[in-house]
Amino acid sequence: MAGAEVPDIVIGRLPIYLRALTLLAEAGQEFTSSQELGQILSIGSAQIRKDLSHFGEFGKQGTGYEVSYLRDQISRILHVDRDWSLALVGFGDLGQAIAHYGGFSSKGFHITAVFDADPEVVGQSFGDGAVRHVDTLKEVVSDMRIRMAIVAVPAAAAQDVTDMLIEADVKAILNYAPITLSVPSHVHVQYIDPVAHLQKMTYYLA
Amino acid sequence: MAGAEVPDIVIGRLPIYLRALTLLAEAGQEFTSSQELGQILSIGSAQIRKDLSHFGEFGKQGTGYEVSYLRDQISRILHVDRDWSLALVGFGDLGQAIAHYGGFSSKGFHITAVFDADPEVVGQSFGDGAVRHVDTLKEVVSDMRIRMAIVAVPAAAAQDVTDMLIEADVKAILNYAPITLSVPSHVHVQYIDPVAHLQKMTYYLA
DNA sequence: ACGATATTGTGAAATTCTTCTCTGAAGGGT
DNA sequence: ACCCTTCAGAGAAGAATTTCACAATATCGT
Repeated sequence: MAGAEVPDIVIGRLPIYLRALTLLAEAGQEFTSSQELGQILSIGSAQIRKDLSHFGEFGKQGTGYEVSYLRDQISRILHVDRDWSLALVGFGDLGQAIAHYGGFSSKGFHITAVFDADPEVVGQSFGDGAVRHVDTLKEVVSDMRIRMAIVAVPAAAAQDVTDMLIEADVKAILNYAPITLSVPSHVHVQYIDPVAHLQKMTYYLA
Repeated sequence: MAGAEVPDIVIGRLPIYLRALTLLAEAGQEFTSSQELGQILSIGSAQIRKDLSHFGEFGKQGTGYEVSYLRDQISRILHVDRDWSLALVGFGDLGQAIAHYGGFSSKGFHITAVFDADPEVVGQSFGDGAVRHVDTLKEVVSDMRIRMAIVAVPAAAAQDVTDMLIEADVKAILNYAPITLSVPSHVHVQYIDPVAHLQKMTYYLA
């Protein structure tokens, strides 16, 4: 069944599967089934099988899936079997929290360049290097061939920053600013907006 | 068309519409159209009209929507025309960043109780009050009648914390831990997992 | 060796979600 | 007044996604 274009919504579930498989592997479990995975993730087992079938056959009838094999295969499919460099734009409270967060580098995502517009902030150290002025963004990101970025600037500045990133040939943006970014179709954007999540839930709290 | 159950996916878009309308209102614009909103949000205009039609009729043919009226209506639908109290569990790096973040309270979400398991952390002040021990969670959250919570503890502790929250009658959880929570169907959970977003995007960076 | 049980991969069916298209209404210009 | 343009709402059509159901196959115990 491999070959045709895989729906975006399926790609979105692969990291979740990966998470569960990593958990099982750490617990020392050797085999699992679509049913067990479904239970862990509160998802139907048929959906998991269907999703995986887009990429090939990874299981064995009667036995299920070998945990570490399936984990490695999904890692490969997602291209997370290698490390990625990230640019971080915005070193305010949020940006600092992101830079400080250990969860990225443990999964192979390394923040290798940080930018800010505030002269007070430029020059501060953030681990490896120092915060650079946002005016140098295009040159630095291009030269370092960074293809992913995190936007953590105020909403009013987010589109400008995004335009710079695109000029620097960045292809994927994780945006923390509460605004929909306008990007060409070859650039991918993901949004993180905790307030939107909360507002969605209050609907159900009648 | 109001009456039938509104799809969850539609509810999920309302906060986005609200964001755009607030922006337009702040810019002083009085009227807008589904077409303009669609352009701002990179969404089809038909989808916006269809979504809104689940709740009633808010626009005028030929004229479009009155920005502040539609904003108020969506606020009302989402129940964000009032304030909400939140409990925050976990006061590590992430929890502190969340507690410190101004974006919640400016939208009416107030963190009114904070819990942690670490004796070093318990007792620290976080603005209004002090961090409490997680053992007091059930009692405090029940007494304060808090119905929403943010989970910002390590993955290994997240399910336990969640169970306590549910016992305390919390109905909505915003979970930052990279694990799928098991909850009864009357409890709503939203997930924030930046790594999963990045992993999804690397798929496209072949 | 064989029956009982578990579990995948998949075509088909069912459901959900999005987009199209058209009707009717509102407003502006002449 | 009348025409022209704009635009919401909604039914119908189309597309996408999820779920069902089953044949095929692997393992285990006897």
